[in-house]
Amino acid sequence: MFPSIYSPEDVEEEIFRFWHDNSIYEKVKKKGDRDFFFVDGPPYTTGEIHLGTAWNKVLKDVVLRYKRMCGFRVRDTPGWDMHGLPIEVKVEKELGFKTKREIESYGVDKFVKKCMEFALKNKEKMTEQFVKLAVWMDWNNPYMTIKADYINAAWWTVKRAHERGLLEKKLRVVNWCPRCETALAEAEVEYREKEDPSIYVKFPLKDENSYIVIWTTTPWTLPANMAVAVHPDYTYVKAKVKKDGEVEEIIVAKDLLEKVAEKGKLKILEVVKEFKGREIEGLEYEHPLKEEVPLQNRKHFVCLANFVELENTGCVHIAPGHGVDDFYLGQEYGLEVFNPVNDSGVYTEEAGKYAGMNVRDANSLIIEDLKKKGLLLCEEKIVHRYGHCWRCKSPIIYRATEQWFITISKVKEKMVEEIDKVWWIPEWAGMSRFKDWVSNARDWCISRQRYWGIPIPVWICEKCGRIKVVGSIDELGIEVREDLDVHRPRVDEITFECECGGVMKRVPDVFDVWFDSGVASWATLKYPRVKDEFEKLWPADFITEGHDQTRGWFYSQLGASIIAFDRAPYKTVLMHGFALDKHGRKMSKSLGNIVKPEEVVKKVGIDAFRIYVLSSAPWEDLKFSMEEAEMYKKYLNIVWNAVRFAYMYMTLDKEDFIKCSDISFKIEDKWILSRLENFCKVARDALETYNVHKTVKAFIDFFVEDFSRWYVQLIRSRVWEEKASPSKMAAYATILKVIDKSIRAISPYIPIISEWIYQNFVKEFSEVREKLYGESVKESVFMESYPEIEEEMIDAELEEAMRIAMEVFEAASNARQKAKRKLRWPLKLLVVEGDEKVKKAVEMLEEILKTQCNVKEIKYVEKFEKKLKAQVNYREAGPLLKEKIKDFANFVSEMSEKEIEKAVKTGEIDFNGEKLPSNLLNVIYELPEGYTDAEFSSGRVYLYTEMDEDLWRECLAREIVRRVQEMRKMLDLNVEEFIDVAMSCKEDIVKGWVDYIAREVRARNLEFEHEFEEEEDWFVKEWDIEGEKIKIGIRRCS
RNA sequence: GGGCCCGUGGCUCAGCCUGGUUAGAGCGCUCGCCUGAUAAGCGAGAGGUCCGGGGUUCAAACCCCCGCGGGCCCA
Repeated sequence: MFPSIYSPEDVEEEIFRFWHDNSIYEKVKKKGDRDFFFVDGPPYTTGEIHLGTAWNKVLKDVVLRYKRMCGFRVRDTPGWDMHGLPIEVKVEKELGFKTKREIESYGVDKFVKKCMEFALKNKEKMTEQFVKLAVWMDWNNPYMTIKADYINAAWWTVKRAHERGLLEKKLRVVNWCPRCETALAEAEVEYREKEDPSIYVKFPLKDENSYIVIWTTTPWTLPANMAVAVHPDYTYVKAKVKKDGEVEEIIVAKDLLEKVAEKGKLKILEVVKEFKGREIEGLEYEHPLKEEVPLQNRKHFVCLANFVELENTGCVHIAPGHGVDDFYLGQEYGLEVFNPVNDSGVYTEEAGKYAGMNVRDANSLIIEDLKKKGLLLCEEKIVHRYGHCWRCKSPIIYRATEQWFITISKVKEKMVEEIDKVWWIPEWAGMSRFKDWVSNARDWCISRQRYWGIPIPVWICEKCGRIKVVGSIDELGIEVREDLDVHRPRVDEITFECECGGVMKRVPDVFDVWFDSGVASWATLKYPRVKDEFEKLWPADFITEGHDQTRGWFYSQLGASIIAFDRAPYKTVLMHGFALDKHGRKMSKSLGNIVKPEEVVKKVGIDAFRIYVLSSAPWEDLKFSMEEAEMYKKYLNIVWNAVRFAYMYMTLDKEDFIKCSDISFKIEDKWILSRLENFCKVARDALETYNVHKTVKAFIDFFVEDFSRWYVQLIRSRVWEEKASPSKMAAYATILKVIDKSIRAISPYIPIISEWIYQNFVKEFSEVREKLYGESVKESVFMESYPEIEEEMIDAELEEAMRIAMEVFEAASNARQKAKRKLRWPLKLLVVEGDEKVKKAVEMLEEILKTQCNVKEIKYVEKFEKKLKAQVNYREAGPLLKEKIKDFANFVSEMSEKEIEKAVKTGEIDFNGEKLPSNLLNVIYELPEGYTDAEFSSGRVYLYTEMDEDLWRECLAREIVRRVQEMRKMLDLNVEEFIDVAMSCKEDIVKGWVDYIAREVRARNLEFEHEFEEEEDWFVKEWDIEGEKIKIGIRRCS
């Protein structure tokens, strides 16, 4: 059965059941003789997929389905990123915790267990959502970052880093989340707008009443100030200024003096001195808060730094404990890394007066103190982009702490080198964007002071400080099992005896989750515990993720892989865009513009959703629009209807079709078969080059435009033929091949409807398929191979001719519309004007054109005879000819066509011997009586629209036929059923066409001038046919 | 402040690399057609400062420079 209405929901249900009941995926997986190693970028187990994740997986699915059909044995393990802060934060919320201490007292073991449950539960939920998008991956055997084998791989990698001297414990300024009490990687910081104080502070110099002025948005870092930096090459000034009667001297950058004065409401009295920044290196100043922070009673001086910019004051406050640049500058000058702030962002005793205060709360107090001391020049508010913990959204602080680092700086060059060896789609994703990121990358801080993560496998001797890096779980004396739990706090309990006799304890940190996912390409293969798969498959043939992963997974994988193997872990990277709302804004809860994938699927179906998200270039952001998605449902509906049309006739004639031996292809068959090959070619090229979107447009063009809207129209009369004619069989054979092959080519995109059509249409004609094309059907379309291109079927000349014919038809329709001649009405003549190609098209496709345009005759001319008429172009001629204009007008009105033509050709008019430019004429082409014209891209058509009586009778006959057909439908009559027809009009008006009417409507009796009586059992309707009221009655023949 | 990408009818996009007829589609809109795919299908028409400003060129949506707006990433 072929349902008359395309219902995605029903089709989905049927196909999902079919796939499931027959283990199709499992069977498909067994095929293939070459390996294709795909690594899934593991989504974080948040519990719900969004449009972007859905798009991401669909993109992957298309590629994988294609590769499978090309004969690859595809490694399609999905992955899950399950550790880390977001889950900790969620669980903390659930438990109502706010600090790490609450976790500790609750019990780390219980907490970690909750995190694990949470992650596993979410994994299940999300898996279901992906499955519902018809994404075929090995859902029963995913890789998970929490599994022992995975952790084993991560440990092994760290040990590699250690062995190569790339693992270091260093004091560094890191992004620190005071709420989560942990270091954050660059990748875990998100920047957003925040309001902060913006203050200009005077630092007292040794000289009386003189100051160097700095600007900062973080007053809380002032207690840790150790220096002021200026740019060596900028020009600075010492200026005498007056404020509230007081005179003092300040040092700022020369070009910024006026602005600073304005901010501080200072009057500039004079510039005392002008000098380069380098001249004041070492200049000493007093710490502005030395009374409040006693430890600051020490020497402070001016340093030189190139990162200083000509902004604000040109002098930068340096706190090596609270800024990355500051830290490195401090190293250069031997400054102490003073960090009087603890893990939760509270000042320590070292901060003197401020001890015990939260740093953010201290801002206002510090400003107050500065004001009291007369050191505050100006206080404002500023809204700027500031880093926030992307997990808990708290503003981060910069803080110097001891952390474990992978020293990317030592392998950066190699990383950049490896980027060149990868195939990036688009090219700029790797060559410009990723390279830029990698070359600016700093050492990678991989330690986190948290609980739910891969424990860092480093043990340190409490006595001698010796370090032991554990490279595998069996080094702990534990055997790796599927269900082995290698998390905190269990691992913390393990100790080793040191050579010195001391006890080695594990550092309490866990890994940055980016390190987890960084090792995915070998951890998914269980390397290093299992070796053979790794040796066979690695590195990955293909990965694809969104452009945010430039700094994320593309990077963490490359970094980890360089450490482990000195080469890139992937060969091909497709970078895709973001799913935005239809206005191009990010989807976010606060904007309330989130569109859920399941909403879309519910509305348009899985296939339409898939083909929609696949229709635009992957690397462009996708501005999601429901209307667009709905359009694709409409297209699929046309696909459905086209197949159904074919199905209806072909099943009716199935026996004949199976037996048939006599097939004669017609020109339109050859044409659509040529188009088919071209479509398959585009599809294959697009998939090979990962320009996956290009297939979509090509498919719509081919299947909807060419096949459904044109070819099916052309062959209608052929399929209506009663007997199994060779021409009808050719049409069937053509249709079968077109649907079969094109559906296979598009099946990776719209797997469900494709499978349905394969099962219900292609399989229906399996015998013919085998006989004609020598291909036996498979259990599923996905066990077929991807269509090969049959070059010999391509006929470019024919395609060109048909393209012109289609245009001619359009132009003729246009002309009809202008002349108000319905397509149903036959017309006498259509003249087509154009070049050689047009001539050829008309010759080749005359029959098609005649039928489609509904004209009795079609004629090609190189040049259609038109009457030329000229009028005076008064705007041009007036000023030139002045009073002679009247004579000229008379002259023009009497110009012959030949003269006009000559004037146009030569550009000159011979006006009584005078040479005038031809632009004084407006030349008008006048069509001969009875013609209407319309143009197409390479020519013009002239439609003869005059009707004679005979033609008009034919038109009316057709009108009547249509009405009767409509009435038959109202009565729900069977197509084969015979009827009696009676009409109120005279037979005269359709004279000569009575038999035609009777045949068309299957009428036994046809009666004219009938008077309808109430009691008769006629089904009667009164119609207005071209201004004439005609009653028509029909009834079933008894 | 830096890097990369995007900016074309009301909407979504093609064209740009490799400059050259009248800038193309689809959706929407208006008008119409078809009626043996029919709770479908098809056509035509209207609608454009090709983000703005410079430059190169005989010629710029396209190449170059400077801006503006949006997105992602960084500082």
